[in-house]
Order: sequence, then C-alpha cells, then structure tokens
Amino acid sequence: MRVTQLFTKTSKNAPADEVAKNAQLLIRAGYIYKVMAGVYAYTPLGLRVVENIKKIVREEMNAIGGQELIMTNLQPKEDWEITTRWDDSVVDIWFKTKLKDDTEVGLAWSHEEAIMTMMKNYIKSYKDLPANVYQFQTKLRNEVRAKSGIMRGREFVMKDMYSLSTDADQHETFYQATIAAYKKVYDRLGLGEDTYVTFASGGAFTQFSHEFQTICEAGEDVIYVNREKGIAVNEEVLNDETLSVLGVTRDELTETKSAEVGNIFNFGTEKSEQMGIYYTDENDKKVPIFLGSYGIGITRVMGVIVEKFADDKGIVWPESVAPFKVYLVSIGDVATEADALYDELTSKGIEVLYDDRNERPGAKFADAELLGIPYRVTVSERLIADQKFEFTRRETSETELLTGKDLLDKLS
RNA sequence: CGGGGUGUGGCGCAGUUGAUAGCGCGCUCGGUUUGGGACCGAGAGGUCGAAGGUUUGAGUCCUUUCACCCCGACCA
Repeated sequence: MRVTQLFTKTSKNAPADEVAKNAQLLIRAGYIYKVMAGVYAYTPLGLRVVENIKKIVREEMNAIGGQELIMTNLQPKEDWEITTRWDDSVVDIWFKTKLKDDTEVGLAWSHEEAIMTMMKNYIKSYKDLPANVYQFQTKLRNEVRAKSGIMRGREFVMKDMYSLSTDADQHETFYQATIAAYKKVYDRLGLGEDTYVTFASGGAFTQFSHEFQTICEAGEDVIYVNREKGIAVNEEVLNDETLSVLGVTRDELTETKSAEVGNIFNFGTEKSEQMGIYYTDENDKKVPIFLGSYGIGITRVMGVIVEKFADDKGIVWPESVAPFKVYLVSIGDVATEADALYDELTSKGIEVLYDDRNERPGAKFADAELLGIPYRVTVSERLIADQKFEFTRRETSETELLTGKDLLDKLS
C-alpha cells in the first residue's frame, strides 16, 4: 500500500476530546475515527490490526476444536426472558428497539442466551458433545459512561466462545485447554509477559471465575500479583478465604492496575436448566448440558497494546498485529529505486506501507514512528551510492545499513 | 446517575469592560527545497454546538437544550 493512496491522514494535534492515550494515538495516526462517545469506526489501517488480532485468536480457538459461526445483532426478547435477563433492572446496559409491528427486540450486548437457544436445536445426544462454538461479534452496550478510548466503548468487537459438555469432567478438560489457548493468544499478541490468569468473582456456580488481566496503567481493574508463583487475584475477591485457598499471604502480593483482556466462566448446568437445554445420555436419561463461556475483547486488546507499548513518538505495534511489517521511506528523487524495492518486497509477500509522498525526511520518519510499523526501510541517494538500505527497528531505534540481500534475509 | 469542565474554519487554540471574528497546523495554486515534522508568495475556508431572550448592537450577558471530556457510582 502506498501512503498516497491511503485516505487517512496523520495529525500533529491530538484531539481535544480524548484523554486516553490509546484514543489519542489511534486517532492521530488514522487507525480509528470517533463517531460518538464510546463508538469508533475502524479505518483500513485500524481494520488491519483488528483482523490480525482476530486471526491469532481464530487460530488458537480452532486449535482446541472451536467452531466459528456468527450470530445476529437483533435478538428476540423471549430468549432473554427465560433467564430473567431481559429485565432492565437485571441487565442495565440493553439497547432495545421495536420492529414495525411493535415486536420488541434487543440489540446484542451478549450472545449467551442467543447461542444457547440455537444450540438447543442441534445438541440432542451425548454423541453430540462436547461442542464448542465461537464468533467475533460487535457487542452493543448502553454503558452509562464510555471512557478510556477503545478500551471501554458502547460498541466493540469481542470473541465469545461457548462450550457445551456432558458433565463437569468434560467441561473441565475444555476449560483448561482454553486457559492454555488463551495464554498462547496473549503470548502471540506480545502481552504474555504481563498477562495473568486472575482469580475473580465467579457467580453462582463456582467459587471463582478466571480473568485474563494485563498489567496496564490505563486499566480499570486492580489486581494483586505474585510474579514468581504466577498468581493473581482481583481485588474484588481479595480476602482471607481466597488467600488460604490459593496458598499465598497478602504480603507476597503486589497491587497493580490492570486491564481485563479476557474472562472465562463456568456456568455449570444453571443456564441449561433455566433454558431447558438437555441431552440424552447413554441410559436414555435427560441431563442438563454443562456450559462454559469464554471471552476476549478484541478491540480492547488493541487499545491495551497501544497503551502498553507506545512511546513518546507514537504507537509501537508488535509484529504480529502490525498493519504492515515495513514502512518504506524514500528521500529525494529516488522513486525508481524505491518503487523497485517496494515491488520486490511485496512480491515476496512482505507487507509494506510505502511512503511515496513528496515530503521531507523528517515528516516521513515522524509518521513512520507515529504509525508504529515495526521496521522502517529508507532509500536515499547517498544510500544508493553505497548500494545499501537503511533498516531501523521501531521498538529500539536500532539502525543498520544493509545490502539488498541482507535486507531481504532480515525481513523474510 | 451525582459532581466538575469544555463546545469558535478539517484539527489545536486566542478572542480583553458587548460593536457582526483571529492565530498555528492542515488544504489549494506557483516557485524553491529533500537525512528529522522545509521556505517564499498568492488563496480558499467559520456566523462562533442548537433554540429562545435582553440590547441600537451578542462569540461575549440571561434561559433552555444538545454534545463531548474527567472524577465517582456502575461494569453479565
């Protein structure tokens, strides 16, 4: 992609109506566009990042047997009345609307009831289990107050997965597999080091649920961490009982702010019983299905990555999610050589954003840094004279001069 | 939802005791320039969030309203 073809522009000024670092940088660099409070559009650049994150999540969910589907944003009232969750006093973030004939429908803030209603139609026998389904979906939540840029919006993309199992054992196997898969996801996203499986309040069926919390100053949560033991506890369940169950003492834990990037739940058979989702076992007995629910906030993860890695020059994307791998800068009248390099790199499948504008070097370098592309390659007359390319890493600013061959080796 | 704050060209801002708006960036045209956000010249672009009111006169005062931000509460 050539910069001259991108309709988005970078801006030196941060928007006055955003304080969150992630929103300021993502808007300045042209990844997102603010439509209204807590509602952001994703430009071609932003969409590339979102899709890269989804790709990683998709691969890891598929690896543990998840089957991808896509539910709807319009949901019938009846599905939610069964579990009492249509009631605004039970769920206060509903967007609700009406069809032309006055039928009430809800806009999806979650898909638990929706997916279970659908699965009820298909899952009949123990032979159908276990079944694990997931989707990437836009969730609509009527939050009283949006904040923190794309880390807490009224509309956001979430991966939600649901496991249906015959019993606690089968459920537990998948639950543990999911924890392992999630760890791989956060590793691949570059967040592994600072992401903890965190004990949190668990609802009716289990003592705890597990949250995936990434240490992040901009996060909304407070957790207590012991790095050596790999234990983390959400402050909401930090008490003597929890500490004794986990076998740690209070003074072994360090308080830190964090962002919830994933959350997994064990529903047991509670929801199945409410919704009448039963299977027939080997003895022709009706048994309620064991349910699990597993979420990853895709766009929130994007915000967390910006928050954690950005420096004073701009965004720093991990290579795995970066919209492009290389930012190609031409300086002066070197279009022939720069075009040739662009063609060569792209023909080898390397994603290049080619700054072919008639701009001064400083402007191009500044944009390369603001955009956070992992590698910058510079072509200039004096470099051409030496038959070299300049190769600069965004994260460290480390720079080396490479021959064309060495450059290709580095990038492939 | 409680408290606080802000709305003035695309973005960021300034507008003193009321007299129909100005700066930087960006944009357009011409020229020069090319290793850290270039320079010169010439331009385009806003009725000041909205509605109502006071006044000879309102971006400046009053009322209502909308939007946005922050703190708190809330967060399946």
